[in-house]
Amino acid sequence: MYTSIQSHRYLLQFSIKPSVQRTAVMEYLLKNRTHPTIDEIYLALSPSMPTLSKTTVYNTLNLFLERGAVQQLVIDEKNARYDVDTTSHGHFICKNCGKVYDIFNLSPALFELPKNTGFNIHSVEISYAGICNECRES
Amino acid sequence: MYTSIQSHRYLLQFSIKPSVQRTAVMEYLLKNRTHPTIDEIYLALSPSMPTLSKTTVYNTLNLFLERGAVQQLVIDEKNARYDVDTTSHGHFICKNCGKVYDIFNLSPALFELPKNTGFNIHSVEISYAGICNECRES
DNA sequence: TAATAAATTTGTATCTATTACAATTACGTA
DNA sequence: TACGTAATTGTAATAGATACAAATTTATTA
Repeated sequence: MYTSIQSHRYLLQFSIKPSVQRTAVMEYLLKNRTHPTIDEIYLALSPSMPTLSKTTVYNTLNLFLERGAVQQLVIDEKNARYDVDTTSHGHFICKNCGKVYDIFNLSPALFELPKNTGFNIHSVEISYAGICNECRES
Repeated sequence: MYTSIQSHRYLLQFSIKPSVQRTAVMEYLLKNRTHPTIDEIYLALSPSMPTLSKTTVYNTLNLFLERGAVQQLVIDEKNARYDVDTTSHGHFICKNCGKVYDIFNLSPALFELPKNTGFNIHSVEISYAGICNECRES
């Protein structure tokens, strides 16, 4: 399991100065691989960090993004979501409950960046949508 | 080129009652394959339709979505974008200027919906990001 | 250690995309 | 033409995200 010390080290790998807040946010991301929104992160941390500001969570995630420590998912029209796993994998969003799940085991060919498109392509995002099992059964 | 009459017929194919506003919005979408935002559609049409309300543009696009006449692109964090072309193709967003371009000629394998994921997957979206040529050169 | 500079956090205000909703207008049918 | 239904409109409300200045913390230098 991830500890605060490991989160601290993790931040240093991305040249991010590890403040208390940054370490807490990173620890949350490492422990909760649920592609949380800013609000979810804020609500999860604020009980144990009563002075935490939502602006800090925004600032922190934007910094993590700049440094490549997290990936921003553009799959949910409502909120930005964040993923510490920056390796190639897809995502699925349930149009009913809004939860976002990982989809591993996709062919690596899906993540190849196309050539000769006339664009300088840096990244690819593969997003599936539908209904998750929990929602289908209820 | 698409005319108002053709847009009218197009709406009927999707069981959408073709009002003046709906026909104008569909005609714009058919003529401008630029994945426009609500605001872009509104600004383009309002000079020739001074009474047009932005709420109507929202209502109209939501109706088009429900009926499957358009596809909503979730690729731009800022705005929802709409595409009348609902066939399999990818998209590219320039992180500098924000323009969204089509990427055709991708392998059909990319658009296959994965099996045995535990989800009821309805659709897939393939989004690339980077810098477009116009922005690179300037 | 004390003083100072720099970086970070915080809270409030602001901006903007989207939806809610009630009032008005247009449309279709008897 | 008159009436009922559907569509449109404008305003208000909601919510995610950013701007910014004040306050706090951290780092640096004397």
